[in-house]
Amino acid sequence: MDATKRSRLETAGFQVGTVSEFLGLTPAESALVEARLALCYALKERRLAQGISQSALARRMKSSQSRVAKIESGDPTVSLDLMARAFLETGATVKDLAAAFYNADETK
Amino acid sequence: MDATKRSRLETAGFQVGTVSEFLGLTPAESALVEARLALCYALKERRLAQGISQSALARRMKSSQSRVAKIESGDPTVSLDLMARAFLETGATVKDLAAAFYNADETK
DNA sequence: TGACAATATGTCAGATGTGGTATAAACTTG
DNA sequence: CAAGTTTATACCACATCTGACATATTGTCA
Repeated sequence: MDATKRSRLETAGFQVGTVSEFLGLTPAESALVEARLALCYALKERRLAQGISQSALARRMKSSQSRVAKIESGDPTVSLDLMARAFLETGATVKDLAAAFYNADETK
Repeated sequence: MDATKRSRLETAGFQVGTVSEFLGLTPAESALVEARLALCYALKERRLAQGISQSALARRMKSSQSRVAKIESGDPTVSLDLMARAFLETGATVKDLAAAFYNADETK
């Protein structure tokens, strides 16, 4: 959320906290959510950059199209392991993984 | 000797060729192993720097000492999720996570 | 518009991961 | 050395994740 929108809402009487606060997440928990999001975005970016479909990626990693869709949408039934596997399966290196996390958005 | 013990020994420094070659891992698989190792080392470093025991960390993250031991030893029954949670529970940020991966050892 | 490809959503049996417990081994420290 | 602490290993009931499948929705293009 950008500062402009936030202050507009707040002057209108809404107390706008962070998503983490709203969901009652601990710092560690929200950091994990942040990391997961960063990773699934980075994955989708890489896949699209390679011009391949979810089905194609699924085949590569011996999974299914539906699971890849869930991975990219940050579905809670998807583990960080599977996200990382998918990401690395696109040819990404561990350094690419590091970069994905490094660029994680902090404005929550 | 099963594959589990073998990989534990090897990641502990007893490798002859590369671990990946010996175990017949794909690039993506070995990258994941690399990432897992980097993370569990970084975790142990952080915990020791804070001077707390495995039990103390376990309490913090609502797990058990035995599980923390497995996390730090890179036990295959431990998910990347749990490793990341433990790491973040030491107060680490997502950027610290990125750094842990960025510094992953490449001599494999 | 219709046909086709891509993506999303729901479900579930089987696979994998988890906390707890027990206990052994490895350190500390007196 | 013994007593206490920390860490490692083994096991298992229960929880969570996964691939596969079915099906719906969305996007594309002629």
